[in-house]
Amino acid sequence: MDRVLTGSSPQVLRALNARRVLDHAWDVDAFTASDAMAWTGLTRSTVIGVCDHLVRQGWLDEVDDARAVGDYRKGRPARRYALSDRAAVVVGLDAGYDHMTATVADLRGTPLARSTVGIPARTPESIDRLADAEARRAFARRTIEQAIASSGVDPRQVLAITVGVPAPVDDAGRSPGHHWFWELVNPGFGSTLAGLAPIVQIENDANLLAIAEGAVEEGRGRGVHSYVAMVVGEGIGSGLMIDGRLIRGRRGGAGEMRFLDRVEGVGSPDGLALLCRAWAIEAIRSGTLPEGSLLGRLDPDTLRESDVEEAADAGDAAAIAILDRLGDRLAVICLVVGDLLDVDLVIVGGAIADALPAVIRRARATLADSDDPTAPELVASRLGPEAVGTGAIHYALGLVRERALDLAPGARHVA
Amino acid sequence: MDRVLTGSSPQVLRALNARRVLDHAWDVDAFTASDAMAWTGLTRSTVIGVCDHLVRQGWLDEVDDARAVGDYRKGRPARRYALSDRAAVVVGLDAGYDHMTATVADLRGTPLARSTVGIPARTPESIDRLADAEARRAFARRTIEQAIASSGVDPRQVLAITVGVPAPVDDAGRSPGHHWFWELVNPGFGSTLAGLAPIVQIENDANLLAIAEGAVEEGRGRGVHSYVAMVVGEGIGSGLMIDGRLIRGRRGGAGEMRFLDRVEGVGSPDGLALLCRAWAIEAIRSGTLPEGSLLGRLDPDTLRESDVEEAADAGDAAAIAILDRLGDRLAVICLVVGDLLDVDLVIVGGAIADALPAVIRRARATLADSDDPTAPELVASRLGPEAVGTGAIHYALGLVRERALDLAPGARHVA
DNA sequence: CCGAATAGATCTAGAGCCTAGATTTATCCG
DNA sequence: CGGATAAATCTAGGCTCTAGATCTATTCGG
Repeated sequence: MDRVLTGSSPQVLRALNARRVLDHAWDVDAFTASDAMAWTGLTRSTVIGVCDHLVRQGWLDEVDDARAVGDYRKGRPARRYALSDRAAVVVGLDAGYDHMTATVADLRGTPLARSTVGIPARTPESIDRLADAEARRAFARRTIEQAIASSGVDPRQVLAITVGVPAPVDDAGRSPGHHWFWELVNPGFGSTLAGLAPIVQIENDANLLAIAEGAVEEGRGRGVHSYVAMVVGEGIGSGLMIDGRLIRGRRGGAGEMRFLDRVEGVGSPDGLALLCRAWAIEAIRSGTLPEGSLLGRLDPDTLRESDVEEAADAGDAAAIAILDRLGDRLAVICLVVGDLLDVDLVIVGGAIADALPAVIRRARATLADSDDPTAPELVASRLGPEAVGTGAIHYALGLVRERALDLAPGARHVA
Repeated sequence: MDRVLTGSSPQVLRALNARRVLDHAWDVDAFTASDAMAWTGLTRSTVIGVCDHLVRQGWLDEVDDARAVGDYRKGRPARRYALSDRAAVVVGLDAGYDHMTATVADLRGTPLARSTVGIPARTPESIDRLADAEARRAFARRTIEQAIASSGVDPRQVLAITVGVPAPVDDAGRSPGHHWFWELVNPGFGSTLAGLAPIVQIENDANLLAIAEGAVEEGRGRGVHSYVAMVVGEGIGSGLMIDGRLIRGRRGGAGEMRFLDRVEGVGSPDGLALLCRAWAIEAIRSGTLPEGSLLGRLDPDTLRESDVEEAADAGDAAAIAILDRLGDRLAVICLVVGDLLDVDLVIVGGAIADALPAVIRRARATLADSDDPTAPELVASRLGPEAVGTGAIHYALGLVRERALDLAPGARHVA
């Protein structure tokens, strides 16, 4: 911060080493100079110089728990450093169709505050393009500002904001304009939020689910490097994490599932929650259900997916048939995507993961029985409704981590 | 080379700058210190130091055509440097099912020598796993050694060898063992070739086609960053270049096309050349062809794809119908892959690009007529039979370019 | 043919960053 | 309280970079 370098200069080396140390600092609770020496191969003098540098910049804190931890027995106790997790924060905004949730989290990803607003529903008929876009941008900004306020951090400490939307998003943060829904849910948040943080990024919600799942997996042992995260509910979207990185495609449309209308045994890109209801209603109205059918007693107008699952649990044959059909459908989708992309694992989130676990069980069984040696494993997301927000946080943290040294973390005004 | 560094040291900076300069040197014919200053933002003194360094290592030559080129008008003429393209070479081996072709190329990718051998055909019945594997490894080594010998370069100048095989290949260069064909065509070349070059890499042939097409496109203007390269002949394989990088998947199986048996209007992963012959034979044997049909006159036992195309060109209705069917099939494949991966462009190589251009024309027309706003463009590869070899060369060059400074190029023994 | 004008090459300090090794400091242990 | 031990600090020296002065090769106009 104190000096801006033209091109490359002697200080570049220092910056490089600082980067290496800081990056490792993210993965541990605290560390000593000896740890950093092992990480980097640098001399103790150098490492200490680098750490001092990072402390001065606000990235590291010197934590004096050398004796408290009890990690050592003999010799002079080592100074210990730790990522200054309260020095800066990031914000993740889950900007869904009918609600928005902003989460403020520290540099470790621990949520500090959360704020939610509901949004009036819109249909292609009731939409007012410009007004609704403007309203949505205002909702987003207000939700984020509320979350920041209730977290109690200085707004200047926000280094990055990530917004998750249910639409494909290209490198510049835009969604294709030829679709009313995409245009509605991604009305160009960039300019509205630009003032709130040095980094603002829009991202597809399924991609964020993929990132969230990856972060969780990494937490428990080794990360999986190729998997697909599917958001299955009213529609189907997917985030493709292949070879350890997210596949976006030309216009951010990678993972779109329209092609399912050409797959045998699928035939449409509809979401399984939608189909579950549609098939149940069809069965009820067909009048072919047997006398005491549980499914038959449901009201077609207020019926929900979970009602069908309950009926099936209670042994209703027609409900079981619907879930079986949905399970087979999901299995076929997994096989197709798994084959083309050679992934290990498909993680399903969205409405279906919560409301229709039996569908996922059924699809798992079908996959296990298949003779395909490369059939992927299928699991339900365990992240629940905060999944997209969590992914947004982790994505934002990744952005901060990448460019950490360009972003001095706040002016270190201790509260 | 003269000193091995422990961890990071002051010399790291020099290495970093050398890397930057050298990397740019690859993209230009020759350059002056002023050019390098613009690239790197370094001082003239520093740049000249770096260039001297690279000349001493053998990567650059000082070319004294300052006045010959006529690039300047006034002032002291600048010293000019150029990548020493003859200082080192790479080898690409196209290791197909029934033949192998090795190509030796200089650091610019210009072919210097080529050597081909035919390989006895094998079927699941006639195969002798161990003996055939050993024979194939020997063929590969011999073909490469022949090509190097006929190129006249010192074998120690070979910095990298890439082998392209018609099978999925994982990070370690292995193909899944559960398939006789894959096991046959990739019998583990790594250990056999390890002595011939410091870098040896096995890669899938469709991936190499993708790299070759990318290198060609980059040559003529800006490179496309998301496209699919398909090798269509007896089977269909594809190389997925998305967001500027090759998608491999867990076991290197990304781009496999077995899932096509689940796509409506396709139904099998068979190659279009195979189907073309099969359908033609079926038509001939069905006895339903009209009296003077050109197609009817062909001998089912010796018929080739190009015969069908010729018949269609001459107006034969049955032949035209076959090509139309093939074209529709190809269009559907493009739509499915294009949708899931959001690619701009599908490039088709293999037997079909040469023998059945009408199929590609027909598929192009179908795609253009489709109401899909994201339908990819379809083009035939123009690289011909050397495509895989060219891709192998470019892949090897990429590897050399990445690790250039770890590989001093030869001992500079001028011929 | 000669002397500006021009632009690249070289030279000279000086500063930053790193290493290696000697010295000092903080702590445990008997 | 005096080793033993491991971390921190200090010192000297080397490498690489920058900035700016000086030198050199060439064109061009008179």
